[in-house]
Amino acid sequence: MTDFSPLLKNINRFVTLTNEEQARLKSILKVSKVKKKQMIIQPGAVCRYRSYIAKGAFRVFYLDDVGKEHTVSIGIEDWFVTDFYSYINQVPATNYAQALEDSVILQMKYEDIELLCKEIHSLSEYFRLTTEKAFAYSRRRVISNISKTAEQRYYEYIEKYPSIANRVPQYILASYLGVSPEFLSKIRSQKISKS
Amino acid sequence: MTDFSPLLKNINRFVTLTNEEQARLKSILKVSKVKKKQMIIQPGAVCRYRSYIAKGAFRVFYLDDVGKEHTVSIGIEDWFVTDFYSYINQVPATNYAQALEDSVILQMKYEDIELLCKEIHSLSEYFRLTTEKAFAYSRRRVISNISKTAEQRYYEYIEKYPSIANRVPQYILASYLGVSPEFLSKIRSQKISKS
DNA sequence: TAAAAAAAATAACAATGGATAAAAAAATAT
DNA sequence: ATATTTTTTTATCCATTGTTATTTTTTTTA
Repeated sequence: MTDFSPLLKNINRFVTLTNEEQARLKSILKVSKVKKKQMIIQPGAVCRYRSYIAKGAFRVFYLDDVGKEHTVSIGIEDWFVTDFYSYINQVPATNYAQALEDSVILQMKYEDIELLCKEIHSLSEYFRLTTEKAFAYSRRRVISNISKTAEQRYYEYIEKYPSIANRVPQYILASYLGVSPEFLSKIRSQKISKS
Repeated sequence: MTDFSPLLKNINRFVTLTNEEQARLKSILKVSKVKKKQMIIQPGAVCRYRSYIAKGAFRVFYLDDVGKEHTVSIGIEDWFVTDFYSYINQVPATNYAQALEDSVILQMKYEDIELLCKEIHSLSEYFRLTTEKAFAYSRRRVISNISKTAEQRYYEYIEKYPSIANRVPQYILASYLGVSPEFLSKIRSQKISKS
C-alpha cells in the first residue's frame, strides 16, 4: 500500500481537489521503486511519464558528444523529475534521468495527465501554477549562468539548497553549475584557506 | 479599434474559447503603445502585467551591481514579455523590460488573469500548455549555457532565430548569450575569415 | 575488514573569454 | 546632409575556467 499523501498535500498547497478527483488521480499513478544509478529516462526513447519523487533523489543530465555529463536538474522528495521537452512534446528524449539514491516515484503517464487536465479544472490549475513557478526559477538560473562567475554560482547554490548540496556528489553539482569538477574543488579549497 | 485576432489565433492553436470567453478576455486587455527604449518594467516595482506583443520587440534584462546588462529574454510579435518571477509571485521586479522598437502590447493584469483562469478552464489550459513549452525551452537554454562555448551558443542562436538575430543590436545578443560584446565581435570576425 | 572502485584534491599548463582603450562604422537626430 | 550618438571592431593584456595527469580520500563491495 502506497502513501499518496505527500503528493496530495503538495497539490493542496495550490488547489482543492474533491475526493472523487483525488481518487481519479490516484488511479492513474504507477508506483515504481528505482535503485541507485538506475536510469528512468534515456536518449532516444520518448519520455512517457512525469514522475513525482516520493522518496530518494534524481538528476536529469545531458551527455555531450565528447562524453561529458551536464546536469540539467537535481530533484529530491516532493519534486518532479522529467525530460520536460521530451515529455511535453512526446518526442525522443535527449537526456538521461538517473536515481542518485534508492528511490520511489509516482509515475503519471502523459496521456492520462492531459486527459485529466482537460476534465479536472483544478488539476489544470495545479500544473499551470507549478509550471509557472518552475519556469520563473529556470529563468533565474539562466540569469545566474550568464551573469555570475562559477564561484558566485556555487555559493549561491549551497546557500539556496544546502541540503541538496550535501546530498549529491560534488562532481554532479559541478556539472549542474557548469564547471569542471576540478575547478569546483579549487573554489572550495580557496574558501577554506580564506576563513 | 485594436486588432485582437493575433492573440486569439495564438490561443486557438492550443484551446478553443467560446465567443463569450473571448469577449471576457478582450474586456480585460489594455492596449498600450510603447516607444523604443521605453521601460515597461523596472526593478523595485511589482510587475502587474503579462504583456502580449502585438507589434514590435522587447527584451527583459538584469542590471548587475557593476552596471552590466544581462538579457534574460528577447521577444517579438506573438510572444509574451514579463519579469516572470515578479509577475507570478507579485513581488518587486529585479529586471527591466524595454522596448527595442516602437511597439504595441496587450496587457493583462495579474489578478484578472488569475480570476479568468479560475473561471475559464480552457484559458487555464492555454497558460498551462504555453508555460510548459516555455519551461522546456528555458531548460534547453540552461543546457546550452552550461555545456557549450560562446561560439557554439552564438551559431546555435542565429540558426534557431535568424530573424531576431538580425533585428536586435549585437551587444544585446551578446548579453543574451552571456558573452561580452567584444568577444562576440571576435567570434564573428573569425567566422568570416574561415569561410 | 580488506580490496576495489568512485570521488575529490592538487598542480602545471592551455584555452576561453573579459577588461580596457581607441578607432571605425552605422544609426539617429538636427 | 551634417553632427552627434550609438554600435561595432580591433588589439593588447589579464582573469577565469578547462585539461591532463597524478595522488589522496572516501565509499562501496566482496
